[in-house]
Amino acid sequence: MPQSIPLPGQPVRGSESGRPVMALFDLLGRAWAMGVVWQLNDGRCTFRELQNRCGGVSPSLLSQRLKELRATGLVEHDGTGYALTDLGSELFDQLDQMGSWSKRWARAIAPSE
Amino acid sequence: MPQSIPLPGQPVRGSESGRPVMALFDLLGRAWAMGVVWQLNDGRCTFRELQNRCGGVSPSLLSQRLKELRATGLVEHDGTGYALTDLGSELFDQLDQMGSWSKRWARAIAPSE
DNA sequence: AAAAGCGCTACTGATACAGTAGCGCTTCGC
DNA sequence: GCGAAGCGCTACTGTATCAGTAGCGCTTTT
Repeated sequence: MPQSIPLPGQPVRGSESGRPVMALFDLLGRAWAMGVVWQLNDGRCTFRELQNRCGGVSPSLLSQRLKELRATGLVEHDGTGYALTDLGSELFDQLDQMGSWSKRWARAIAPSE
Repeated sequence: MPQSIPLPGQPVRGSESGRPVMALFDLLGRAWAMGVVWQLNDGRCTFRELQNRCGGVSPSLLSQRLKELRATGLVEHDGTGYALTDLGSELFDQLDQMGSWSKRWARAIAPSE
């Protein structure tokens, strides 16, 4: 049985509430989900190019993640390749802020250990 | 072999770069990692209380996540329980913004399908 | 002393992921 | 036309992660 796709409004992995934030945490709390959105912000690209951008992630996993991201309206696919939707770009903006913060985080915990 | 802890500055699951954002994506891209931070923002609590807040997540998983979140300076533990550190609260602020956005996301994809 | 609560660990089975091979299809050059 | 190359993927095998339950050693409460 394949992994279910976490949609807001219905129970997700570990939470029965169906609250959007929990669905989002379930969707993004999977291997390479955030990484794919991050890499796609560099522009539309093919499946294999995206695979390269993601450091050679396995095609079976990438295919599964893309299926989920398409089903949740974050990624689209046309004749020339995969790209973020407007909604996906909004999510990238959120991830981008986390990316900026992650540098502070790295500085905070790196020097002492 | 136990799961390794993703620290910024060293290779992480699926990425050799060691870039902080990739370490963060690896850390948060695991079951219940974001959920634990989210729930801990409601205030310091015991292991078992946290387990309840997280819908009865298994203690072995919760223990592993807490170990990672403590090693990365996001969560602390004293005599009375677990809580977010200042750094963890900063991360929560990021997640909170994603939580707000997730409502927009839910509205965007729910009505039509 | 008994009971209750604490932070966990140990164990088993199910699920997700990594890694490789290669399918069916279209496009390109010759 | 026809091989070669590239496309999006699927199928398969092994490994790692997660879910679920039981219960340990300890401290606090009654």
